[in-house]
Amino acid sequence: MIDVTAKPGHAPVFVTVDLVILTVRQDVLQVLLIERGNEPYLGFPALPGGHVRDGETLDQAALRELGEETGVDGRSLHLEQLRAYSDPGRDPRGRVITVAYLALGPGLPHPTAGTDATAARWVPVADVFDGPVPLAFDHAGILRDALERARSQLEHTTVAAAFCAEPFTVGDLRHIYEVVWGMPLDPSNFRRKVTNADSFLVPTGERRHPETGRPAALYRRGAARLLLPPLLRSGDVTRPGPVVVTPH
Amino acid sequence: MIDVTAKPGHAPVFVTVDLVILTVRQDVLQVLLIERGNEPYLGFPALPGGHVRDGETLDQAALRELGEETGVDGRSLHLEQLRAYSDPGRDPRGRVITVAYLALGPGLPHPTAGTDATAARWVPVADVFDGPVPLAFDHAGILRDALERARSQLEHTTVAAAFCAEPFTVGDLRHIYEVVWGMPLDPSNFRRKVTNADSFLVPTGERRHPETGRPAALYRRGAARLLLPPLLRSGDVTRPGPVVVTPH
DNA sequence: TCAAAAGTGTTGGCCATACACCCATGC
DNA sequence: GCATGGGTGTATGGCCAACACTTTTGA
Repeated sequence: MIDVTAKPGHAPVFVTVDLVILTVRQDVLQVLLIERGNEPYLGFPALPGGHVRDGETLDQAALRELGEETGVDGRSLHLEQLRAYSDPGRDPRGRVITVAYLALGPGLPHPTAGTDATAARWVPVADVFDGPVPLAFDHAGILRDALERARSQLEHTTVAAAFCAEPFTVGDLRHIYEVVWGMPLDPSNFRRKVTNADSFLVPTGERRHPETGRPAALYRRGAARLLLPPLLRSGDVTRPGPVVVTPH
Repeated sequence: MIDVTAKPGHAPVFVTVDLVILTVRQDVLQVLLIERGNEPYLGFPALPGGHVRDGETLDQAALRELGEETGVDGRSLHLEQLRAYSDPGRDPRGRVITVAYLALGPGLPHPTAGTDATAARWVPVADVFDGPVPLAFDHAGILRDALERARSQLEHTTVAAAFCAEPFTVGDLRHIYEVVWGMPLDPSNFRRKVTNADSFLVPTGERRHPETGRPAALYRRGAARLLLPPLLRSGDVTRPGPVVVTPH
């Protein structure tokens, strides 16, 4: 049963899932990192993740790891497959292929450490790349790809609302875009776009009273997953092209 | 070395790559299918693919399989990772996770059968779904995802040129869009867009003389990978949302 | 001269940006 | 009143679909 084609050179491999869990806290985009409790890369920061179990799909494994690492179930956040990473040398212990997932959620509580981790914490993404300690394995590249995916998804889909705890205001939502894209947006034009988009926001009828200023209407996430028309980053944003396989 | 974490429930799995190779021949979008020469699904049509070898990345495995199945090296066509498919029941022989790749190329020669295949042939994609014999494994779903990815990529990237053998005319390129999207496009507006896009087309200075009509300028692929501004499918195209993991 | 395809010009409408301005509230 | 953010109105400019029109060839 397990011996699909037991030819030499076709050895079975280990498959893991790794999670890039993003949130916006304190006006900064943050990623959940663990500190590795085992060799290799002992003590290094890394993305949470783990092995796929026998009867499990990759999606199920990602959901399970998410719960184990953060204590949050997948219902309240957005989870999608990013891509597979397969460099033969990416794990010094042997052949391990990983499938990365991108998770987006509202400001989550401080996580409890999982089994494989001695510590789990939120880290501003800017600090990850500028910091003194690099990420374990090829996780820096995975994080980079995940960030670009997230930024791009804000343009064409309604996932930004996944960053907001319900109910939320248009200002909350705009704040997400501004933090993730790293640029200010025109409040009035932003409002027009997101309120005109079909089934993006459903008004609750309630209002939130800020410390000072006019109260803002509250909304919940609508059924739409796609944002039509798209909300494009204006100006000279350098977008990466598609990830293409180039021979040699 | 191979025993990364030899816990029960973490058995190693087999990993394969499957290729969705698309081309436009005789005014129709076609996909390269093999006929399976082994159980399971013996005699059924299937996507070409095979096991990842020990020292190989997934990209390298996809390129190798591409050569083995079609005799074409990857230099002249576009190849990109699609996503991983991991349903535990997708292969009755055991646990096999596959990573699908999307390949786009100009009208390729009739392929020579590979090792695992008793026959390989081009099949119009419309016939695949309407035909009497379904694809093996979960390949119908993979093909569906690949088609949507290809159609979407035409909007935002320059991959359409990968369908054209060089040199090609603006009319050739427009024909690709019309076949893949299944809708006619305005020739004059199309021309304006693709010739205005930076580094999409580089004129050769030559002209091609059709059987009848005015000769058309010839072009080669430019360096641009991204199409700015995008060339959007107009009208009421129903686009699928992002593939999201939903718990339960 | 006709058919066919390449290629150009023009126009009207839509949409996005920029920005002025009003609204509602706490202090 | 005033500061602060929410929310509305509007005009200018750019882009795009639609389509009329010209060009260049083979037959």
